[in-house]
Amino acid sequence: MGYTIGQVAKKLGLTAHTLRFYDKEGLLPFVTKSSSGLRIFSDNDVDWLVMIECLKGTGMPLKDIKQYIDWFIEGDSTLEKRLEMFKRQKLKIEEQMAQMQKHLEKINFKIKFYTEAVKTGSTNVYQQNKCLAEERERLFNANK
Amino acid sequence: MGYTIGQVAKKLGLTAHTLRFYDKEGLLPFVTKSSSGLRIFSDNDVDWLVMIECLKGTGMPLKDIKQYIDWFIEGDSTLEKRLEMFKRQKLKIEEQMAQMQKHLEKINFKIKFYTEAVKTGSTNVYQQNKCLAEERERLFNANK
DNA sequence: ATAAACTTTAGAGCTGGCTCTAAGTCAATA
DNA sequence: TATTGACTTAGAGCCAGCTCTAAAGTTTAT
Repeated sequence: MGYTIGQVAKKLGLTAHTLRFYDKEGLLPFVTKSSSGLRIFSDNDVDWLVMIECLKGTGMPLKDIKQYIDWFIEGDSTLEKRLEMFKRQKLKIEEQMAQMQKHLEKINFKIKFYTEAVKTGSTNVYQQNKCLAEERERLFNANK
Repeated sequence: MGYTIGQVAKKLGLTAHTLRFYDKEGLLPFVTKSSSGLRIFSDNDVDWLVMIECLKGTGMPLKDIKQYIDWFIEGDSTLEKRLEMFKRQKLKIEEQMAQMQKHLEKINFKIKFYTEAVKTGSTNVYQQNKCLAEERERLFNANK
């Protein structure tokens, strides 16, 4: 009915050091302590950590995550702010995914290129950067 | 027929400081210098930078990018290594995109939750972490 | 009851990736 | 030709996010 810092760390793939660091930074305001001073993580605390990992994983800095937690603590008067935060983050994720797709296309081009090169044992320098040159031209001839 | 560091920086959305830093780190081995010591970026150098930005954007550390460049310089004996590197990176990107999709689902849940909350002016604490609790249970009851 | 394994704190140290400063050189315009 | 703005270097500084240490206290297993 409560987990130790080590148990939680292991399950979430973090270290106990990191969890203490998060606590110190104010990211775990609901974690309680036993009479002898040991942290006790509740299911709710773990849920918060899952959310923190989610936001962190989408590139949100810890201080912005803390802002969200502070708004949460502040109560219902910050509902709009929290909603806006999540909407902004959604847009950011969608941009990231679109960007990632473009990156993937370049990587796929390189895989095709090197697969051919490995087959023949040498590179065709004129094909090499075809996919990159296009982007370079886009950058440099956009508004000449 | 050659760009200054400032021109390239502006086009790629980097600073000249950053480009010099990359040069110092060995990421721009093909950039030449004028007789008076000024860097001259060729189209090919810009292509390299586009590739560097691509790899950086998919989470590859600069030292791994440098490794790729070093293999390139080493020549055709490293073709397989380069191919493997790109294949690994492709897998990494695909994992990241899958992860991002999961993150997005959690964010969407929160947007739904907070949209409702803003409408009614208060939160329904029992719905709040539904999507997180599922993950927590997955983590903690996986192999009990 | 004692050893092993875990936890606590404060605070120092580390890594990656910039970011900036100082002091000076180069290039283009009036 | 003088000023302005962009460029050069070496090296220091900065920030986020950990990561680790030391010395001490707690819990668990035998």
